[in-house]
Amino acid sequence: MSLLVLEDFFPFHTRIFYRQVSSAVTRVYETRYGLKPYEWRTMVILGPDGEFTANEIVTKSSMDKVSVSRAITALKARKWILSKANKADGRSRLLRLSSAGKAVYDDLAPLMLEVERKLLSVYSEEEVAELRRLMAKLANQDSAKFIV
Amino acid sequence: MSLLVLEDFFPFHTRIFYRQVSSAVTRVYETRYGLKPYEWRTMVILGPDGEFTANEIVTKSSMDKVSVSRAITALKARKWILSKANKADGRSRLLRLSSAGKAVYDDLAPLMLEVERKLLSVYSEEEVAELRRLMAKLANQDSAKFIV
DNA sequence: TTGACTTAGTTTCAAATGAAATCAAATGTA
DNA sequence: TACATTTGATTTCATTTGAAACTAAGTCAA
Repeated sequence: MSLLVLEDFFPFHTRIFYRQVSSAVTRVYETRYGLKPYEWRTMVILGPDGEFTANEIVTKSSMDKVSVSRAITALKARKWILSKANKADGRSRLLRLSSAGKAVYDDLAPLMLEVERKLLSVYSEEEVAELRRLMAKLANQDSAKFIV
Repeated sequence: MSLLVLEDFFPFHTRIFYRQVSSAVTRVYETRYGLKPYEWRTMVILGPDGEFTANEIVTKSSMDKVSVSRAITALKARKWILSKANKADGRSRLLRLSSAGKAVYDDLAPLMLEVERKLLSVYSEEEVAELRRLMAKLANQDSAKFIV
């Protein structure tokens, strides 16, 4: 007789763990600049001097293309990103942070690294390495493998 | 000069990892019974013979009380849960799975444990124990600790 | 070329979400 | 007892989300 107990169920703990991490991270850019997760991640992908198309941002961030499209619209409205024509492909445009956008990025980036440091400070260095390795191991599997 | 690179950023990997786990799990009850995450989790909390108030379900599952309320409404509409007056407190009602609900639970529970088994099969037994320990270690911290 | 197909990005629409307001019962206190 | 406060649960409302449809540009094969 198989027994399903939420407190023992691995996916349950994954969710709790994920929330602890993401809420700590989100709080920073949300309270400081009213940025949404998709917007912040888009800024991180672009970085201080990156230049990418919307599609490249989607690929690098593994976010939804609709969300990225909306994040770009919002960041353009705030004048935090600039776009120019993409000679290689007229359907897309090349995006980069404006100097205002870069200022926000420069303010936030060290804070985000500080949250990461605080989160990981509960572990030893070896534990961090091991946790990263274990998470990657499952994340890198083909999801088709887990269909029942 | 601190450098923020998404591919090295711990919260980024946490999100990818979480999605791998939750999408595998959700697929099962979603495709089989059209259940939503909140509904399924409510059923798990109740289990074959549990009897709880909405509030107890909220506490045990760490879900939002609005979502639990809606899950209960949906499950009642499907006649998968029954409720009766709570003598101890007239504001709440005691909930449990109906026999139809139990049948769904009995069908799904082994499948959910099977997904869990498949997910964890990429690890050795020691790795599973270590991963659970590491996730719990961070999850159990007071979130106030991570405010920057 | 030209017509079929693919790809980049946006818009639409319906569903999911949660904070805040609300309702109703319980409890505490004067 | 009455009145204020707290608590369990639901409803409202505004926001977030993503699948599917759509638009526009690019590619390819005949």
